[in-house]
Amino acid sequence: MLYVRFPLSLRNIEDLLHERGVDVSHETIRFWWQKFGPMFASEIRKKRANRLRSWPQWRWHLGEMFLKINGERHSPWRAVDHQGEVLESCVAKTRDKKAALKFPRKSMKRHGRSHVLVTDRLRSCGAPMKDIGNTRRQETGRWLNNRAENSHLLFRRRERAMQRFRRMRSLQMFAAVHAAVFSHFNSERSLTSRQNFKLNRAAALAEWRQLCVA
DNA sequence: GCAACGAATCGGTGTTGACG
DNA sequence: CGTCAACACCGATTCGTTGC
Repeated sequence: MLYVRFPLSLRNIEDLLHERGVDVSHETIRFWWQKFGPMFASEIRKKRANRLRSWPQWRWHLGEMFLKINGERHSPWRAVDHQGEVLESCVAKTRDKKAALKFPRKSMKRHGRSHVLVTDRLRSCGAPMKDIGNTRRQETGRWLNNRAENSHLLFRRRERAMQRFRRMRSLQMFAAVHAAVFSHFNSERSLTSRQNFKLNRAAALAEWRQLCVA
């Protein structure tokens, strides 16, 4: 949780745990998050999907960003719902039609169809939407897509802390796990009262601990 | 003595394979 | 399952040289 949720390095966490009397090495931290992260993520996603299936009025924000791995450019995609919660993220190698097509399909399959899809004005976004039969429901706009772009910020900060991602595989995995864990813990922090926020946080933590036990 | 600028070095990252 | 030592890599910093 520490590694995925906060922009800390593996060695930072080693020291943090040491302070609390847990003696493990940073390689072990890495092993842990790579092994258990995806498990937690899929559990969280499952629960969210069940909870929200009854309310299909979704507005999705779709966005992508760039980053480099060993000098090569990659473009992670990310889908954010109308509340700013991250639904899904995946990494594509190129910024073309095929990539833009694969991603929404995958997310839809997992979360059900959305009513409105908000993207940026990329041309490669328009073509695939036609293929899915989504033309009517796609909205593009200069400022409409802020939700998705904002969630990139966290990713950037993370990338900075760990001084870039090394491998495609770990980036992909981190993106998926980070999305699930983050949205699990951050539910509209600024929009609800302090008291409500505390209740939500306690609930999220309790649920997390339940997952740990399981 | 000073400024400019490229080369070398340092500090910190995730990753890897040998090993127990 | 976990540690250890080593690795490649990168940005920031320091060093060394050059020109004036």
